[in-house]
Amino acid sequence: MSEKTRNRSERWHCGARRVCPKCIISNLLTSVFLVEGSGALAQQLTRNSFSMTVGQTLRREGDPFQGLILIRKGVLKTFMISEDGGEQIIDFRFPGELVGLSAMGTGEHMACTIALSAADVCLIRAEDLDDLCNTYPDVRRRLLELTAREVARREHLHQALCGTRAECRLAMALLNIAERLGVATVDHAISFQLPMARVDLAAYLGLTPETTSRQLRRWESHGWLHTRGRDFTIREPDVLHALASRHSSDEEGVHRLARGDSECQWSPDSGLGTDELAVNRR
Amino acid sequence: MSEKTRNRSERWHCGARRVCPKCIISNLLTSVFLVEGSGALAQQLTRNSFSMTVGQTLRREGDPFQGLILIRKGVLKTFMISEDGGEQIIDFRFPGELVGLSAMGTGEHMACTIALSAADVCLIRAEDLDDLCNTYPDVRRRLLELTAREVARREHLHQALCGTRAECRLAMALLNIAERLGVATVDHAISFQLPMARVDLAAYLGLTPETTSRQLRRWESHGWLHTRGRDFTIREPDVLHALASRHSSDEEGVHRLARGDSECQWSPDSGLGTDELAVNRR
DNA sequence: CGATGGTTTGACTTACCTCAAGAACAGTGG
DNA sequence: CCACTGTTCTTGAGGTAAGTCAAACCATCG
Repeated sequence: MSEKTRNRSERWHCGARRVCPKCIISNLLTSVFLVEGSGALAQQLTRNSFSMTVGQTLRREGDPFQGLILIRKGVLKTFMISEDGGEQIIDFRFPGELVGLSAMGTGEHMACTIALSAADVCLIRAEDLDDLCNTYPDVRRRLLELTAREVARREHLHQALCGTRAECRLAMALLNIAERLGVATVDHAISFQLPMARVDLAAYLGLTPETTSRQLRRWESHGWLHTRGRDFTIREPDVLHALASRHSSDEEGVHRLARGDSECQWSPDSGLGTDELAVNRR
Repeated sequence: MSEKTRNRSERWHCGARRVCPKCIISNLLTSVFLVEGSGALAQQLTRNSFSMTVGQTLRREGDPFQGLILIRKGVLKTFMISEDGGEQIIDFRFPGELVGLSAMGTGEHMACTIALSAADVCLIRAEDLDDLCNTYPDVRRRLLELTAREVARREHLHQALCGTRAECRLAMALLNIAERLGVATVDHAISFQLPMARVDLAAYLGLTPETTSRQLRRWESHGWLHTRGRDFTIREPDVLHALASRHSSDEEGVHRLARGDSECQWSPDSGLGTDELAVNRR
C-alpha cells in the first residue's frame, strides 16, 4: 500500500532460498528476513509439508479454514459441484501460488480442491500467519497485497468470460496457463504440457469439451498451434494474443497478423481495411 | 482468521454510529473503539467525504491507488472499456461497501468507476489505513477478511456466469441486487428500484439488453415479477431463487414450484393465495 | 412540442450445445 | 509384447438459446 505501483511482470520469482525455491513463502519470508535475519521462522512455517498423489483431494466444500496452502510443485484445481453433478472449475493453481485465500473471509472453504498431478505443498497455519502479520508489517502488507491481486485477477477473468467468445477465452486461458507454468518461449514458440484434461479446461471457461476440441483443431489447421495429447506448442503466440484480446469478430485482422502483414498496411489508425469493411458491413 | 467460521447472513449491519450508519467503516472503527474508546480517529478517517452527481466519474483506468472508497449513499459501477468501445461491467457497489480493494495489490486501478445515482462517499486514505492496521490487529484482520470475502464473492460469480444460462444469471443478479440494496421482503414480495440501466445489467452478466428484456417480459407473463421502468417487484422470490440455483434446464421443476405443489402439498406457510395459484397455473 | 435515450418487440442468424459414435490413448494384466 | 478395458479426445449432424439488426414504443426533459 505504501509501496506503490508494482510492475505486473515482477512476479514472485525469488532467488533460491533455503525452503521453497521460487515460491511465495520465501517472498513473504524475505520481508521477515530483512528484519530478523534468521531462517528459523521459515522452518517453523514450512514444517507442515506433505505430498499429494494425482487425484488426491486436498479439501472439500465446507471444510474449515486451517491456513493457506502453498504449492511447491504440481498443479491443483478447485471446483464446485452443481446439483446436476457437473464440476464448475473455479480455478487452477500452479507452483508458487497460494490456495485458500478466499476462505480467510468466511473461515470456511466453499469449494473442493484436488491435485491434477503429483504435488508437494505446505500448509501455513492461520495462527502462524496471524502472528507473523502482527510482528512484521511487511508481511501483513504482502499478504493483503496478494489477496488484493487475487481480486484483480478474478475481475479480469470476469471481463474475459463475459465479453468474449469461445475462441478468445480459450486463447486467453492457454496463454495464461503457459505464463503461470513459467515456460519460456524458445524460438518464438511456446511449448508446455497442459496440466488438466480438456473437460476441466472447458468447464473453467464455461464451454464444452467439444467446442474446445474443435477450436484447437481449427487453430492447428491454420498452423497457429500444435497439440499431441497434452503436449502443446503455440507456434504463433502473437496470433493467439491477438485472438485473446479481441471481443468482436474481427476475423480478418487476425489473419492479417498471421500472414505477417503489419498494422499499417491499409489502415491509417482505425484498423479497418477494405476487406473488413466488406465483412463487417451489414 | 483466529475468529473462525462466520455466518454468511451475519452481514455488516452495524448499529448507528456517529459516522456512516450501516457501513463498513463503523464496523472497522468498532474494532478500534473497543481498544481506543475515542471517536477522534473516526473523524480523521472520514474527513475526506464528498458527494457525487449521477454520471460523475470517480476514477479512471490507470489512476493510482489513493485509498479505499466507502459508499455511504448511492450506487456506483466499475467497468472496463473493450477496444470496440463496449463497456464490460465488472461490478456494482452499494451503500456500505468498499470500492478499490483490487487496486491495493497493484497500486493502480484497472477499471473506471462512475456513479449511477447521486452518491455520498468518503475516501479512507491508504496511509491512514496502513497506520490503523499497524496499530490495531483487529482492523488488520477485518480488512484482510473483507478482501478475502471479495475473492469468495467473485468465485461464486465465476460459477454463476460460466455454468448457467441467461435466465439463471438474471434471476441471480436481481436477487443479489435486492439483497445488497437491503430491501425488505414485505408480504412475500420484494420491491426495489433497479439502480442501473438494463444495458449495464446485461453487460454485467455477459448478455445483451434484448435478452434481458425478453426474459423479464416472460417472467412478467408468468406472474413471477412485475416491472414498470426501473421499479421492480419480485412477486415470487422462491421461484426466482429456484431459477437462480439451477444449471440444467429443469423447466418442469420450476413450474411445479411456481404452481405451489412443493414436496409437501401446496406449502402451507409459503403464503400463496388462491388468486396467485389461479394466475400461475400453466 | 420535438428530441433524446432507454426499453420493448420482431425477424433472422449464428455460435455454441447436445447427443452420439468413432479414434486415439493409457493402463492393466495375461 | 500384445489383447482388453476404460478414459480422454475428436468428429459429425442437428437443435436451440442467445446474438444481431432494425424498428416501434415510451418515458423524460429541455
